[in-house]
Amino acid sequence: MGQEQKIASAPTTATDDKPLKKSGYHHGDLRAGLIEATRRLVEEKGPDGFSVSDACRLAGVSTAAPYKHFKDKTEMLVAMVLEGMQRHRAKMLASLEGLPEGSPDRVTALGREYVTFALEENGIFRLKFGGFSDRLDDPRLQAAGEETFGIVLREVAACIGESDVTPEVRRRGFMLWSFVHGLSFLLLDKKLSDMSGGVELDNLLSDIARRVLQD
Amino acid sequence: MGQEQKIASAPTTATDDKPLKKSGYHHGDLRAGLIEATRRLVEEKGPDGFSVSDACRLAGVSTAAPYKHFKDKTEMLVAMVLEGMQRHRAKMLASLEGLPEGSPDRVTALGREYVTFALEENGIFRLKFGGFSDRLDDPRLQAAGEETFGIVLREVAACIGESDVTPEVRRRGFMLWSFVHGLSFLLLDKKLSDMSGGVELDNLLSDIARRVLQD
DNA sequence: TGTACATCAGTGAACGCGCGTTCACTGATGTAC
DNA sequence: TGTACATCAGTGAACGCGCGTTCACTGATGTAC
Repeated sequence: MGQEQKIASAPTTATDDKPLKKSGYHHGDLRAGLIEATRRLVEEKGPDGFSVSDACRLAGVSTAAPYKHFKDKTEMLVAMVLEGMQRHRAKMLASLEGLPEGSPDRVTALGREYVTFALEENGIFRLKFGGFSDRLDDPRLQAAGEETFGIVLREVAACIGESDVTPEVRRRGFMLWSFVHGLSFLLLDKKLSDMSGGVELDNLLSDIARRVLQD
Repeated sequence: MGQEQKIASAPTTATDDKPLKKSGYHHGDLRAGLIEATRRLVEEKGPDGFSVSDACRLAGVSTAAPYKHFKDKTEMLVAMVLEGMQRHRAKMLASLEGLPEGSPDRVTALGREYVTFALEENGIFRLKFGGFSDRLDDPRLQAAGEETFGIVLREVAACIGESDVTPEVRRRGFMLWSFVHGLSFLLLDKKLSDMSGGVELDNLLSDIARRVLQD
């Protein structure tokens, strides 16, 4: 609360993480700066508490500046969610590394990554699934979602001994998705107060994977 | 769209479903009328699209009228959600009638009722679980939720042969809740386009109940 | 049954606010010569 | 290397809008006599 830290402006320091131009007038990469501001604000205030004005304040630019980079507010949100989904997919793929092909542990790992992302990137998760998707129905978002689901389907197929994505594979995959999706929401809403730490979560995830993947 | 039908005003007809006073000045039961208007609008425009002004327009009263019945906007929403949850609970209990005690069919029936409610009362569901609960954190809502979950736990206990709500019962109940909760969201978001009609849904629900309740 | 009156559910106008977006502009930048 | 210039990312002021809420008020109602 109180004074917010401006994002990626740092007009006096020439050396920074990202190469930013020195000027205070030109931002350097305002598009990325606004996406990051959007992400933080949606995280902090929720999808409905977000405003373009707030994002401008946080990024340290005038309220007209975003319209040089985005058509409107919705496009800012879509850009932010897309960027988040790409990170999500990368983390899911990374979680599979080192785990043997066809092992249910791979499915569990994907589930854990899903729940973790929902909890850590709360804002993106709610934006994508909290009923704002009507206004955010961008084909790129849909495509990104299907691609991510494809990762799960491949693992499910391997686990139940199918070489292809059969209807049964889709069915099992959808069961698993439903489960981790609901689990994410319930954890976010603090409906499982007595679930402490990651051990119980792992336990629950592998138990469900076992039950859904068996016979 | 276009001209909205005013709710429960009908100043000329004396005979109506609910006994309303004849006057156009006094509403009769404005509290109920506003709750109904709130419900319809949240349904139609989503939780974030709802405004007190809209509800007043729909109920056919001035924008100051609600403040004779509700402290503020949040209290209107809470009242509406509470009323919806009571209906939800009643429907869940009704769905159990005629099914033999201890049968997994009872769990399946509760699950179907959960999903059906989420789809039919979309607005309430999203309000309660879409990330607005921070602003809606009313103890009465929490209590109502726990009571409903209690219904499920009782059935789960009967199915797995426990006479009490043990930690294992809670664990299985929570798995089931996660599943139907996620399923509801995914169906709402149209993530399962190829799932047609109620037959497939029943199938999925009983399959999951079987998997979660077994050994 | 008829009248006086307290009650309080409704009115309608107004408020201050923050929003999304637009506009003509300005000044830093990179490039052609 | 130095200069002229086109580009376009930013400014800052303004707009119209609908919002939630307050205010003094009004008039229909139910009740006491």
